[in-house]
Amino acid sequence: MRVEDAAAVRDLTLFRSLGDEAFAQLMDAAYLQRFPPGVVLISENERADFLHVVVEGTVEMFATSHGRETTIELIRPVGLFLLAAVLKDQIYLQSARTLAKSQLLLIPAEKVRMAMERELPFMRAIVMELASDYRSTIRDLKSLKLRTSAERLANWLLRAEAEQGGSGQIELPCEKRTLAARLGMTPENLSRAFASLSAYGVQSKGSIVAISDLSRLSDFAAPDPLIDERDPS
Amino acid sequence: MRVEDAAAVRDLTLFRSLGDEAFAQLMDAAYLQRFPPGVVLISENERADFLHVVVEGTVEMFATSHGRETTIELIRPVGLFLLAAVLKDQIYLQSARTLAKSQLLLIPAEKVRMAMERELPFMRAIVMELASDYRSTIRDLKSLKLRTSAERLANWLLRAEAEQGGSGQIELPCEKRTLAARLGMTPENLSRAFASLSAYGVQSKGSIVAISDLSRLSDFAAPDPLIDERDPS
DNA sequence: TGACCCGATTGATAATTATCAATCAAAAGT
DNA sequence: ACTTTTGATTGATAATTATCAATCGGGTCA
Repeated sequence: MRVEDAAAVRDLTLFRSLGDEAFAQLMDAAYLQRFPPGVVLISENERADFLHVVVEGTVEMFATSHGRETTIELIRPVGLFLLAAVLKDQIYLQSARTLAKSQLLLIPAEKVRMAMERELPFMRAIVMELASDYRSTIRDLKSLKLRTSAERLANWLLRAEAEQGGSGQIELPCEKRTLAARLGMTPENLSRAFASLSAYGVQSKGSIVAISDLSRLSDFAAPDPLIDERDPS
Repeated sequence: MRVEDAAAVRDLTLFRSLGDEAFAQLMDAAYLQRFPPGVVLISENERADFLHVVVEGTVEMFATSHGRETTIELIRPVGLFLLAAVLKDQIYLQSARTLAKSQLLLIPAEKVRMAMERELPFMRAIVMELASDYRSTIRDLKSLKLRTSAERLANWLLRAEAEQGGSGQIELPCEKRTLAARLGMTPENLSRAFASLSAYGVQSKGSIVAISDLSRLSDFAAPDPLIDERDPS
């Protein structure tokens, strides 16, 4: 692992709560692995063996049922996934696949649970992490139930624009069909949603999206802090 | 509070983790209140002041955005809500209203956080509770994204039937329009979904639903353990 | 460079779901 | 018991979203 990546992992809210020694113990037990794009890392229904940390690349969390598939979330560096399943020692509800060449840190579930028992600040950080994840999922649920697909896309674009520096340009983090599934629609529908947003100054060319007039798009999107904003702190 | 209700609260997984003294301290600081039906207990966007425990009655968690409204969850005795917002000391993402004459225990947020700091088993129980809530919300999200409305209803019915004792009869826990919102559809659409399920042996009369042939309904519903089953333990 | 492949887009159509309006039925209050 | 109210149902229609098929276009690779 590159030094800066290791530092980024250490700097995760979750791991900042750990003392140096406890952190080192976790890392000693962990496996650093590289994967090409398109590798299924986890299949739902498997037992939770490892907490996963995305050090580099992109991981798609997805779920299937009776032949249908949807994207739940995208995990980018430095982010973790499968914490809830690891803690409850249960099967995964989601599958995971790499979307790009990726580097992952796999921490044995048992070690995570042991560290939690031994280090109170770590357990406290886990509480905060889980509460955040829960609230973030509730926001997703609200977006799905209260908005049309074009509105979901518009608000996703506004948030991505802000997170990517506010230049009015967005680089999509994945293929459009994955974004479509993430937002709860078909690829065709996403294409048409983009087309309809051109009336509000949205132009999409390949993986680059340009927003010419933020306030015009915002008027249409009607962003709601209780759906679109991340929790503070 | 009736003696048996008090015992039921004490018996919640979350509170079983507390010692008698710590539990008593929480209860001393808590308020027991009765509410008629239709009272809004919490409005989203308010600061999280109390952890709420439903001792009696029914509470609907709902969310609104720009004039639209949907139901997120129903809380029945003995259940709690708003834990994540309380722990993160953030605003609520959901509103809450009573659907029936209800009795609630309001525990000051600050006391909950203090108890968590002082009692390790309580914090551990909170971790498990949050992980469960998160996973349960992921299940909901999958159901919404992977199923049609009739399928969601069919699977909801199968689960309700099992939880209510497996008699083939279900008593709806709320008005149909609330169930409709819970399942992510309009009341009219729910009516039609019920009508279409009559082909699989579902008869609905008022708040009673009868399923004449579980396996036939199950064939249509295609229940998926990773969506419909509660976490074990 | 050119053939090929895969994802994106577009068009046509179908399925699903929502909306609006009009009863209908059942529960609540007088 | 009788209004009165409110929620449920049904019908007609519209909007939204999905599906299927065809084409387009950018990127890859020999």
